[in-house]
Amino acid sequence: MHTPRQKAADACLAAFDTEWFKALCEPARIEIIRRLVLVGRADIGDIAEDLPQDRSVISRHLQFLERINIVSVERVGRHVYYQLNGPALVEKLETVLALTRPLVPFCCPGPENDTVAALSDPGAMKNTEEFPHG
Amino acid sequence: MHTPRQKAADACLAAFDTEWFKALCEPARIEIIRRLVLVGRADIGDIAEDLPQDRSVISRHLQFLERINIVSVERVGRHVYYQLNGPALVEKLETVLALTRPLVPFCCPGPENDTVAALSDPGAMKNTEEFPHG
DNA sequence: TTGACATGTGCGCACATATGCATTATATGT
DNA sequence: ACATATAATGCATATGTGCGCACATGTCAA
Repeated sequence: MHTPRQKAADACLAAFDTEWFKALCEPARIEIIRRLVLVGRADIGDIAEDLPQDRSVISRHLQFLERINIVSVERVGRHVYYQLNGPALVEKLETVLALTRPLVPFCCPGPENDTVAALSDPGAMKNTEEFPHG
Repeated sequence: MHTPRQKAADACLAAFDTEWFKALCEPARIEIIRRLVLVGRADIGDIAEDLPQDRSVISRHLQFLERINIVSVERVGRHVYYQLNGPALVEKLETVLALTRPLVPFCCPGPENDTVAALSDPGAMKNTEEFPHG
């Protein structure tokens, strides 16, 4: 059996891609992204230029960001140019948002929200008194 | 001096709140969120019921999520009821998305995008050939 | 081929954190 | 007061990971 609530709960796993969030929870990686926005496109040496970390560390961060599809890479000669994949970033955020919106009606307890009818009934969402209070 | 590109770069720091992303990069916490959607509202004991972790671990995760404003808490007697803060979650995602969209035009290298005029000129974004290439 | 340059990788260290157990704190009920 | 129930906290530990160093890999220019 799959109630709307159960479907919504399972949607959490699709919405919250932990690997993707992990990529954005590290200040060093955000700094790299910031520099990419600043210069548009650059090789690892230039990106690591004004950053405190070692080149190899920046290289690994960029590999991670590329694997998650947050930056794109282009190898030319001995240089490896990285670039922020803005469209993919926006698209991913839009997907997460689209998957998260349907969760809101289920934040409140009670079985009323398990029916699709409750989704269009604002009055069904203000029940915080009669449920548990064991 | 503050070029549009520099402003966009600085917007990264506002858009990508690493603490908030950290909250969502842990599978155990996503599982907790999933259970909250499933039951709507519950105390720690019920939330931890079918989860492999110890109650104390679940308690700490919930404290973290509450500090980041992803869940809301209500203490009644000796019970502590948690609930997903769906509206806050959606609002945060909308904010991140709104701050991220303006970054897209700056993903491409070159100074053309440093002028506001470039934002409304689609033709200015297809320069990937004449910039570095050592 | 040789040397210089840009990047990738193996390894170890230091620190963060997720986890479980034991204990304590707070509230409830008899 | 006492026992019980629920949650929070202190502590130890295992795992994860950011980091730098040394070295390997690969490329370009002589």
